[in-house]
Formats: sequence, structure tokens, C-alpha cells
Amino acid sequence: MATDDEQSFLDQYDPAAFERPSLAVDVAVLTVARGALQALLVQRTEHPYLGAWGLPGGFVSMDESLSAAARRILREKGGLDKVFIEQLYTFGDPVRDPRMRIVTVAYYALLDAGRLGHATAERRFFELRVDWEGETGGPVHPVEDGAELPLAFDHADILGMAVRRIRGKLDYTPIGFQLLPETFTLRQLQHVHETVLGRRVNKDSFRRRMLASGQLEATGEREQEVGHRPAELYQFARRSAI
Amino acid sequence: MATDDEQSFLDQYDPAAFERPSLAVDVAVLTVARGALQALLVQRTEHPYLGAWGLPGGFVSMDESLSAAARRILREKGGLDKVFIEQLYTFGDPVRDPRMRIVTVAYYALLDAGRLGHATAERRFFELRVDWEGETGGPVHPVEDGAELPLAFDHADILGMAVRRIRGKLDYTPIGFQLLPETFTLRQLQHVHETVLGRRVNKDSFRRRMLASGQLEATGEREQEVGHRPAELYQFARRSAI
DNA sequence: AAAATAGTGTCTGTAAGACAATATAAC
DNA sequence: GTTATATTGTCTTACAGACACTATTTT
Repeated sequence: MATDDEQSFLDQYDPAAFERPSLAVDVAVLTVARGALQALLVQRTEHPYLGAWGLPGGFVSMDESLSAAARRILREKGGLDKVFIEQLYTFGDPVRDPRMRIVTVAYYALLDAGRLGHATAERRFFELRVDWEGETGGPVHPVEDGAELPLAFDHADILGMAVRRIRGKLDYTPIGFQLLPETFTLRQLQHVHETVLGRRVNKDSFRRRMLASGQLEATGEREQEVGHRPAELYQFARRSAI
Repeated sequence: MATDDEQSFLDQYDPAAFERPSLAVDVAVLTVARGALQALLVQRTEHPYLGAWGLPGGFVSMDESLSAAARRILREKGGLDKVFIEQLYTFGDPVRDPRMRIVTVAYYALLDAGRLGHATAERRFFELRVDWEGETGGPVHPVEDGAELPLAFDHADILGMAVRRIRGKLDYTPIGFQLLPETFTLRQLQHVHETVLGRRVNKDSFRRRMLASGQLEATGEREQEVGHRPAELYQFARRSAI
């Protein structure tokens, strides 16, 4: 394929010739649990921000794609496998890290509350406080005992971006299902939407809209032992039917 | 601010200790002209893809932000200043560049057709062919004399992502105005929307929706010498009034 | 006057919000 | 039966699409 010219160029090319930023990946792992939006945080074991909480992250290896790096970090630092991830935004302020120039490609991951894993002293989920409506607003901080927890680096900005993104996508794409187990009731789905959006939604139109969307498939099963009339269990409709 | 421990850590940190990808920025400059969506392409003067057309791009300097790099590239390689830009997506396939590992942060820029600058042999706008509807679909190629023009690297993927992004944002954010001069008629705005979306839109409801959105401000002026009843000229309503 | 597009008014269909009525489980 | 929520049906309102009609400019 390559011409002689191009081959000789490639042979002579020195990849180390120029100084370059480091490249990292950070992942905002979000879930809905105990009626609130929550994010997975890990306690830093290195400088800078030693001991502070932050998003799981790490450097991109030379031979892995960005999404592969995100999945590896989720596995290594979050103990999580097979979760939904999507690229969020790339943060490249020259002074976002005091050590050196580090550009980070942020991803977000969505998880149903049944798969949180076990909390440890240095890795657990924190409730998020979003003090703005819709997609207006800036950083989002976790709270602990009612107090805002400061985060390392610009990770509160990354969480803010993640919340804006999923609020925006919730009504147009099937990401709400990623926050629920395999089967769920319409009430559970509505509850997830309300928690993510930070506002109540109309029950009747939510129900009609979801059923009309073609994204839901009735399983014929019903929820059990709920102290009232049990609701039908649905699952996310794979595109196969379309 | 830094503790003694942290200071000594920072002093000893060696930024060159690990191999890392190169970091570049590519910009998809889009405009609507001659009834079609167009993109600015430059002819490559180096290997790889010597002589092929591609998006203007370049490496990120150590002390500039990503958006500053995008603006610098627009100025240096596109001869453009003060244009609307927004981050699009980061492309990091390990083999997207045959030379070495290069991760690129793609931006898109929107320009009104009156500011295209003068075309040169190695830098000009090409019409884009989008052969899918809505936001479904993959790469987008430029066309020249009816034939698809192959692009360097994964730049057709970047153009595809840019088209999906602006189609999705058009109805919710005021990006349509970025593709028009300071003042414009409702027909011109509708024409821009139709060209970007790749489909006709209903004139009456478009007009009602735009006027009700509060994003438009009548100037009191009218278009001149058009061979029919002249339309009112509008401008994008700065948020000042809200 | 003819041509062409701007702009207004009205009707219809669709979907959301509101609310009432009925259904079905646990207790 | 009581309680609590699921599910269905109906009415109202808001808005998009469609279409008819009037307005205003150039030729």
C-alpha cells in the first residue's frame, strides 16, 4: 500500500521527537439507589490530592482504544464488568493537574442498583446533589452526611457534565433501562426518570409515552408480594422486533 | 497549599517516564452554501496520506487548552477567526494513524456562507453527501463532480459525527444562527434548517415555533430588491432581554 | 396586472396533563 | 372489606401540519 517515499518517511519518523500531554481516562459511574442519583468514587492513594475522593481513572495504554481503557479502569478500580459506557467529553485545561499536563477523556457508565458491589473503605457510592434544573448548571458534588464532599481535580465538573448529558438523553434514547435490572415495572422506570431529571413527571403521559415508544416489551410476569395490586413486569425491547 | 510530602513528590515526578499517545485536534468546519452542507478541507502536504484531502488539524501544544488549539488551527490552516466552535468527540483507535498512536479531539465549527474566504488549490469547501436520515448513519464523504472524495485518516467518521451532532442540536439550541449572517429572514433560517436536516420542514409551524421561541428579534428592516414582497429581517436575540 | 413570496387565520389530528372509574393484589 | 397501587377511559389544552386567504414588493 505505502509508496517507497511513504515507507522511508515512516521508518524515519521519531514518535518521541515532541513533548506531549499525558492522556488519561476517567469514568463517572452513575446509578439510582435509595431515591437518589449516586456516583462511584475511589479514594486516591497518590499525590496529588492524596486521600481525597475522585472518579476512577488511569492512563491510556499505547495499544488500547479509549473505550477499552475505560472498561479496564472500571474492572481494575471499580470491580465492575459488562456495564454500559459512553464517551462524555474530553477535559484538557493545561492546569487541571498540578503535576503535569494531563488531558482526560471522560466516560460515563450506567449501572442498576442491584450491581453496586460491596462498598469498601476506599471505594463506594456517594449520593449526588444537583442544585440546578434541566441541563443548566455547573459542577455536581457528592454529599456525605449532608455536607458537600470536595473532589480531586476537575472531577466535580465531569460529574456535572455527566448529569447534563444523561438528562438530555433520557427522553430520546433508551439509557433509563441501563439503570434498572432486567425486568422492571413502569413505576420503577418512572422513578428512575424522576430521580435523574430531578423533577416529577406526569404518570399518565409517561406511561402512554413509554408504551407507545416500542422500547418496552411485556413479560407476562407480575411483581410479587407488594401489598397492593402487582404491576406488570417489562423488559427493554431488543431491536430484533423492528 | 501543597504539603511537604506533596511538594517533594512533585519535584521528583518525571513526566517523560511513560510512553504516551500523541494528542491532536481536528476541526470540521461546516457551512451551508449553494443549497448544501459544505465542509472545509485542506490538502495534506505530509505523509501519511500525502496529497489527500482531510480536515484541518494539528498537535496540541503543552500550554494551550484544547479549544485554544482548535482556534489556533482554524487560524493557521483555515485562515478563519472568531468562529463558533464546540467539542465534538475524541477519536482514539490505536491504528487510526499508521505512523504512531495519535488520539485526536475533534471539534466542529459553524460559519456563515459569507465568510468562506477565498478558495485556494490546497484549501477549499466541498459539498457533503449525507446518505442517511436523522441521526442514524455512519461516515460522511465530500463529493467532487458527483464522485465521493476519499479522506485521510478517519476524517469521514468525524464528519459523520459532526452531522449527527448538529442535526440533533438544531431544534434545541441556537446553532442555526451560526450558519447565517447577522441578520436574516425566516425563509433563510428555514432553508438552513432544511439543508442541515436533509429534509423539508413545514413552513407554518417552523415560523410559529421560531417566533415563539424567543430566540429571534425583529430588526424592523426588510430585505431589499427581491422581486417579491420583502421579508422582515431578524437577528439572534442575545439573552440580555431575559 | 402578473408573478412571487410574506404573513395571517382557521381547521384538524396528535399527544400531554388532569381526573375519574375500575381492577387486583396483600392484609 | 380495606388499603394501596395498577390500569383504562375520557376530557381539555397545546401545538404541529395543512390549507385558504390577504399583503406587498418587482417586473
